[in-house]
Amino acid sequence: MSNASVRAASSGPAPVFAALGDRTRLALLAKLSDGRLRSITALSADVRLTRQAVTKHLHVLRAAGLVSSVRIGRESRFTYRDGPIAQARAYLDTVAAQWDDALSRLRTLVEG
Amino acid sequence: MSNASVRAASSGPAPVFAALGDRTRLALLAKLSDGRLRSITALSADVRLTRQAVTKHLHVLRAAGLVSSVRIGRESRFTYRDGPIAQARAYLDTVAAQWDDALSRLRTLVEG
DNA sequence: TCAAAATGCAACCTGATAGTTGCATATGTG
DNA sequence: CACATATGCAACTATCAGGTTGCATTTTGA
Repeated sequence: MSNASVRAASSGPAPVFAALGDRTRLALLAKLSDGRLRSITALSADVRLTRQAVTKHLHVLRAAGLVSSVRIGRESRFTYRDGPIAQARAYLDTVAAQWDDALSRLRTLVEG
Repeated sequence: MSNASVRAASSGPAPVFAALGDRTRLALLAKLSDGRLRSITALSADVRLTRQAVTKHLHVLRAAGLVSSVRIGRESRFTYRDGPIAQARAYLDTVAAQWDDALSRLRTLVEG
């Protein structure tokens, strides 16, 4: 188990949501979710930010376990990791489920 | 359509995720997702923070459209709103779907 | 070897966040 | 009315986040 995974698991879903709470990072993640590995310059291509800014965002994503990176020659390629997104989805599902239960209880109360 | 909803729709899911990216706010939202209305003091009860700190978090949640509030007498009651959570779930679903597609394409490529 | 490419690292600036304290205001109740 | 309760608002501090610039390091390839 990696360090990032341990931290993510021990501190709950909040850090994952925090990592998702930025336009740029969402865009990076959307690109990477096709499973391909991309270098930092490739990911910085059509973004209006500096390469270093993109690098920082990628490090945030990596700290949250949403991506991982490997060094290949002179470039480091980033790739999508599915785990945290699955966790986040599961969490939102529980919240939505409790809400749905509340709704149906209310409906029963009104109708019955 | 409310102002918060408009802003959330025009700026994408990032602000919603940002609002979710905090332990305290997640806890508040988890409580409220049972559909009941709660006053600020009620929500500040078992939290180790000041009432004002909780108030600020509630305002962040309200700005993201995740909760709404009504003034009843001397207290203002907060309640859960389902819309943004549904949007967030939908967004994560698209990301996960693209990832699944990438996986199955890879599988086909390897097997075929 | 030498130049270009890709990245890493550090300093720095600016604005936002999280939290506090203090006080003012509104409201329910004896 | 007087008092307790609930909230609102403002000021203030400290830390973090996003972004930039500048420079050092590693790697590729002619």
